Amino acid sequence: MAARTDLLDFASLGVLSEGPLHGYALRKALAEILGPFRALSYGSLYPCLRRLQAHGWIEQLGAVDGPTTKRARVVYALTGDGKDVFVEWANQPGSDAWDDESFATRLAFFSRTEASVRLRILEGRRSRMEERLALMRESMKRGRDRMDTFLLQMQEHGVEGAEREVSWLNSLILAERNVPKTELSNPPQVKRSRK
Amino acid sequence: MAARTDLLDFASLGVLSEGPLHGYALRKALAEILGPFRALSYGSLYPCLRRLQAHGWIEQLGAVDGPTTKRARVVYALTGDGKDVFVEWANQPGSDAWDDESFATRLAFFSRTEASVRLRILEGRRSRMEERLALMRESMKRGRDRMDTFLLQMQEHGVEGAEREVSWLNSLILAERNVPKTELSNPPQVKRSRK
DNA sequence: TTCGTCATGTAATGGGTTACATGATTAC
DNA sequence: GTAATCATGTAACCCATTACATGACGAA
Repeated sequence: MAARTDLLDFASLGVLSEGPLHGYALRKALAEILGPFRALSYGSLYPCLRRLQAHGWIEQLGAVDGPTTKRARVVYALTGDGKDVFVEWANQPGSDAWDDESFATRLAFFSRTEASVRLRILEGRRSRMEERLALMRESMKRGRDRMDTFLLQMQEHGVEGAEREVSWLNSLILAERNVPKTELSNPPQVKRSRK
Repeated sequence: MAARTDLLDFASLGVLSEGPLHGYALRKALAEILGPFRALSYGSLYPCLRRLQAHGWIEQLGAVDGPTTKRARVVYALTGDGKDVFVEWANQPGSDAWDDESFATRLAFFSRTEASVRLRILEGRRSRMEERLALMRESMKRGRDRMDTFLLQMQEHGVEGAEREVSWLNSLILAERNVPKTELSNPPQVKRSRK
């Protein structure tokens, strides 16, 4: 699966797993993780929160900011179920994990992913990029004569970008293989052993 | 402006300005230009064609492939209006021109854009990327301690990608300045018989 | 004969953005 | 006092993908 919605859901769970937040703050935190530009709108955020609550993955904490504020400032916190769901997702190397958006989201929470799964995802992503590279190169070869300078330049730039990602992935994979002892590289809490 | 739809419309006009095509072939041509992966679906393509026709920018040519095919193979060609609209779009350096998708589409038809406009778009895009770069760097500085290795790595990769685009743009701008005489770098060299 | 590609289209569905509606708090 | 930011939510709209329906043609 890994539809847009799921990604947003899991990213939200991931952020909330570091501590309770209210919607507005969650949005900022997500924006910081996924990149300062490309913020998501409240039109997706609040429905997402409702969805997560309906699943029983988060719960309202009430106004923790004191009684001074009349306007509700609804703070949400992960439930036990929510935590489980997030951990399960973070450690499940589904084939959708190498999709552009999916991969970025997973990477953002990689410190909560087991080392073996991290490696598999990194390698899967590398294959994906290599396939894409092959397609791009073939397409360029086929249409070289038909294309003008700018189109060619654009496509070359694209190829270089993909190559750059592959070598970046290589360095990450290398680093991952050199530290295979730690299950979780950054064990903030969570000392599960689970396989 | 420059919604998704408009971009698709103009890209289609651009492709059709090189000669009449039927829907299926147009889709392939678009895919080749915008990248071999990320094809658009028929669910957007055919409505787009209907839209363009409603505007009077394209017209049906009937089955030019001979009477052998029973199944209609609807060939579309640019009208005079369509040509005008495309040229106008290609030479209009609106502020939306530096958006990610918009910029890519414009670049794909840069040979039909006047040199002065090309330069302005290139420089506008560079500013955009520099702003973005500044935001990313600031965000990284702000959250450095809070972020784990992977998040940091991801954001550094993002920054490097943006830097790469800036230097790529610099080289394009430089090239553009060195050949300021030609209005159109690639004048309608088009080998087609057009109509 | 069956599979892959060519070829055109429609309807349902999903889901994100935009605009709207409301109001508190802080800084100048 | 007023502008900016904080803060929550809903509803309409846009539009792209997906699935479906149909059918020809060439090759294995």
